[in-house]
Amino acid sequence: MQEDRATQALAALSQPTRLAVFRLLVREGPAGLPAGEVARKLGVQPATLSFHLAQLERAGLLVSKRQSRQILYAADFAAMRGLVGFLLDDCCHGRPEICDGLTAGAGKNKARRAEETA
Amino acid sequence: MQEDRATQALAALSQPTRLAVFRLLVREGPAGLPAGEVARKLGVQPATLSFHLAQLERAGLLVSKRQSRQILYAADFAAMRGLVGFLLDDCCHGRPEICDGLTAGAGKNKARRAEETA
DNA sequence: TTGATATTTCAACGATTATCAAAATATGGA
DNA sequence: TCCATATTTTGATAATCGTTGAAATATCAA
Repeated sequence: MQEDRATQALAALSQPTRLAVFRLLVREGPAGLPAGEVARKLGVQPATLSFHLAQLERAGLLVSKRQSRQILYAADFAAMRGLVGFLLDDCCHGRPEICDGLTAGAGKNKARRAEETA
Repeated sequence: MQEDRATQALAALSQPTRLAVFRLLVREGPAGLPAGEVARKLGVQPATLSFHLAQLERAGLLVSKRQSRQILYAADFAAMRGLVGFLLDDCCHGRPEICDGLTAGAGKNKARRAEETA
């Protein structure tokens, strides 16, 4: 991940609707959701959502795949990994105790959710 | 971390100069740097940098402390932790194998970079 | 083909943003 | 006090952004 790629990704995420879209698709997993369902779930007009989906895809955070009449959008987890890594690169000049736990919150509800569905 | 706080933080990071400032201060660690030195290191005019530092601080990503004539700015690592956690919250509905590696080894990115280019 | 569904593109508007020069504020030292 | 240093604030300008309705494109089914 290079600086301008990271800036693009962050700019894409720095808007409430797009942030909600991305987090929804992160939660949804690699299968993704059709654009229309994202619009319905978030209460956004199709034209507006299309604009935001395009921005997120252009920023490399989403991938899309047409399936019949619908277009499925899914989060690009590799890109997410790259972005987080870029932000924390060379964190604290090799003093890991300062950064430890920086990412401990990721998927913090995994355990609870696993219990619920068990 | 709530949605509008996260949006603010991402908006603050979504600008090349501010992203460079933040990453510089992440590398620098909790001691931080005086505004003037940040400006010199990044080749940004003091007035412009002051504007960006204020935005980053208002977004909760930096903390500042006056020390004699200088004002020291440092990354707020707790905020960073919160932001990353928010982005990855409920990642993949409890299927951790999808998100695995998303956050592993912050600050030890030489290995990850090797993976990326592989 | 015709019609219905799903999504995108277009055009236009108001709002926000980054940048710089110049002036203002705050601190420390002579 | 007066002066130099460090940083911020102000005012102005040009560029970008988010939203919407309307029109366009793509797909499927009858």
